[in-house]
Amino acid sequence: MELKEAKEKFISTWGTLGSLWGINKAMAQIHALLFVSPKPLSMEDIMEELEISRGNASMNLRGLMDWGIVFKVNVPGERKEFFTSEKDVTELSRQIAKERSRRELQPTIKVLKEISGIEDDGSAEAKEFIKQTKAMHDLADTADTMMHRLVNQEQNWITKTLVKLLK
Amino acid sequence: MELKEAKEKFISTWGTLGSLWGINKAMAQIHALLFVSPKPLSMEDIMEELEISRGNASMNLRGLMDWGIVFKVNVPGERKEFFTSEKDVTELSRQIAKERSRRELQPTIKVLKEISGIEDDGSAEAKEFIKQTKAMHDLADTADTMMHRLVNQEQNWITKTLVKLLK
DNA sequence: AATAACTTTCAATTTATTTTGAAAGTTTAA
DNA sequence: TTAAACTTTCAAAATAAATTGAAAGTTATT
Repeated sequence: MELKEAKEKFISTWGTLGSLWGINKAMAQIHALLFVSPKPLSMEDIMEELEISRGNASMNLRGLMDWGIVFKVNVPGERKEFFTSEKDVTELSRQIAKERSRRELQPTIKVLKEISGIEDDGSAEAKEFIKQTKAMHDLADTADTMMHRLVNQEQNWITKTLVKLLK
Repeated sequence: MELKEAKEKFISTWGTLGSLWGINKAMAQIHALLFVSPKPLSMEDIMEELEISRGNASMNLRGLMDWGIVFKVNVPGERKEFFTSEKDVTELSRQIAKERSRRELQPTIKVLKEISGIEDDGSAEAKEFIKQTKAMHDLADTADTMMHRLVNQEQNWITKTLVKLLK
């Protein structure tokens, strides 16, 4: 296998895998392309390489910037904008963990807290509902705490600790 | 808020959240319903409560059984099949982690290993590609190892250790 | 062995998501 | 200030995914 083929494989694998962290195909592919590109790319470059429309490229680049994993860079002497991605996988995971917590986990925790607080009328239905939604709330809360530790400064010690424990 | 309202809220929240672990709305809603139900439900019950068709119920129940988080139970004296879900959130997370590793992480790791092994022709393109895909491979591998520890027997000590570290 | 009770399958339909492309908007350079 | 270079927006079109419902399949009962 040579570079071109490997690159295509990476981009398409990443594309279909986008669902793993809740983004669409084009978005994941743009990210993949930038992730392995040694220098920033213009929108033109991206459109061409991935064979997607201008509108598609524009919207998904914006989406990636909202996730905080793709950035605009200014290339001196160039009129148009260039884009590059977060290159450090540790920082990338942190950013994704942070965003998923904010977008998905935290709203869910809020709902779970609210609904598990209904009054127990003594019925089997209510008892089971309260018990199960409370258990789910605790789980989500623990998961969120773990994610936050990863996201914040403690990254170093926790990673090291985990690696020690797990290796 | 009373039980009925809370239950509806739980089911719909879980439904829209299904994407978090890669399943569709109906599937997540069936799971939610069974998760808070004190006793097993028939396909009829599920169809009625969620207002979905027989075919939909049938296919998604099968999907949930493939995930290993919903089971058929035999209710004595009843002709039809009844269903129940994994009730323990710890076991539920384990099962989901196990399946996601098998379905998504492992195939990805395989591709990453393969493509990061291309020959370095000395170009900046190739150098960056190899460096970045290798970093991604290492990350995915560490994540997979962590998931496996969770899935297997070590569950207890690692959970306890984490809780101690994180609380 | 026939029938009733129940479940699965799958082509057709509906619904949801993604993509396009061209008009509108913005920025830079002359 | 004008015009060219470039980017964003968004309604319409294309594509993909989920859902239905009825026929086919299966299993249990008499």
